Amino acid sequence: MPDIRWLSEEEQQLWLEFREFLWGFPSAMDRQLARDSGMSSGEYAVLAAVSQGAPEALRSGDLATSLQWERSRVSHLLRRMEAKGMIERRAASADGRGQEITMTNSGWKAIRAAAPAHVGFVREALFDPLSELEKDQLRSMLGKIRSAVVERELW
Amino acid sequence: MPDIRWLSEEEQQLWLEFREFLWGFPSAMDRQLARDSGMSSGEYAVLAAVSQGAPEALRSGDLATSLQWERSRVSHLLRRMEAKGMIERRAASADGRGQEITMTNSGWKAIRAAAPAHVGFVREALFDPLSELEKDQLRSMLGKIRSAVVERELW
DNA sequence: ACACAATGATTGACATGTCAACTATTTATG
DNA sequence: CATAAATAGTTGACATGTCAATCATTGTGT
Repeated sequence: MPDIRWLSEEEQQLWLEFREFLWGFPSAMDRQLARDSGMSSGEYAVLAAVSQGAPEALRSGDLATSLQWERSRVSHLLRRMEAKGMIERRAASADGRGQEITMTNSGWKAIRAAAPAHVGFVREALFDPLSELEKDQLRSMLGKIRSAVVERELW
Repeated sequence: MPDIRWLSEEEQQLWLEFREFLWGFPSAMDRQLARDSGMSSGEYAVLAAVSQGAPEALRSGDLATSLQWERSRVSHLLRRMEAKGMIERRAASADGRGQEITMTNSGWKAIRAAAPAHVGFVREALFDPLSELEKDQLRSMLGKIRSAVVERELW
């Protein structure tokens, strides 16, 4: 292997920290939601998206797009959430292939009960520790990294 | 709910970007490894850790510590990797409870074959897009966020 | 020594995600 | 219109992770 630019000690260090962070943060978020509200971060994301959406019922595919998830992931999760009574699905009126998602009363209760603690976690974990400047820097860096990955057609 | 500090529009925006990033980047990394080398990021992490370790065989628990993974996660993955012939496990000589992990020839071949493309991905996705200053900033921010989560005993 | 806690690791049940194949509808095209 | 292609979504097989329970070995205190 000729011209591989291997990582320096320092780069290796940052990379490992970064990788641990990518694993550790979502894991912490899941634990917070499970502990305080008995739901997964996926369920929270779906409930939040559906509850904030337009008055018209959300389509399953739109959910996949807005969350940037695979269709089958959405499909599996919605099935489980429907079984738990958090949401309901029905054939879309406009397009016979589509599914419209609506929240049940139980779903509304669940998201309202979970939101305060979860927002608290987000605020204390992400926003409070960073200055305004740092938040801008973070946003910018995430954008740059994301673009680089997109260019490689892996995002 | 009295004094909840909800997120502003802008904060909400950053939070959603952040959350998508936390999901999207590892997913991209997995796709790179699967596509170029037919292995998962977990397998790569294990092979890299074992191959870089001291000459003495690595203990399963040490692997869990250094990767910051749960023991059972390590155990499950090592079982699958042993079945694939990437690594071997044997009872530790010093401590009858421990397991020592060694790489097979096949494991060595796999990591050597996978490393160039994976390092390339890391470099192009993370290091090349960021300036030296930004890398320092990133390291610092990740540390701050991590500390905040650790304080909440969720990390 | 002996009882009992602590440690190292595994296991099983289950939640979640991916990928590829499939069904059903809608759209496009000659 | 007839057929083909595109779109929406589901499904099943399988990889991966969590949690709680379990097992075996090692350490500790008296």
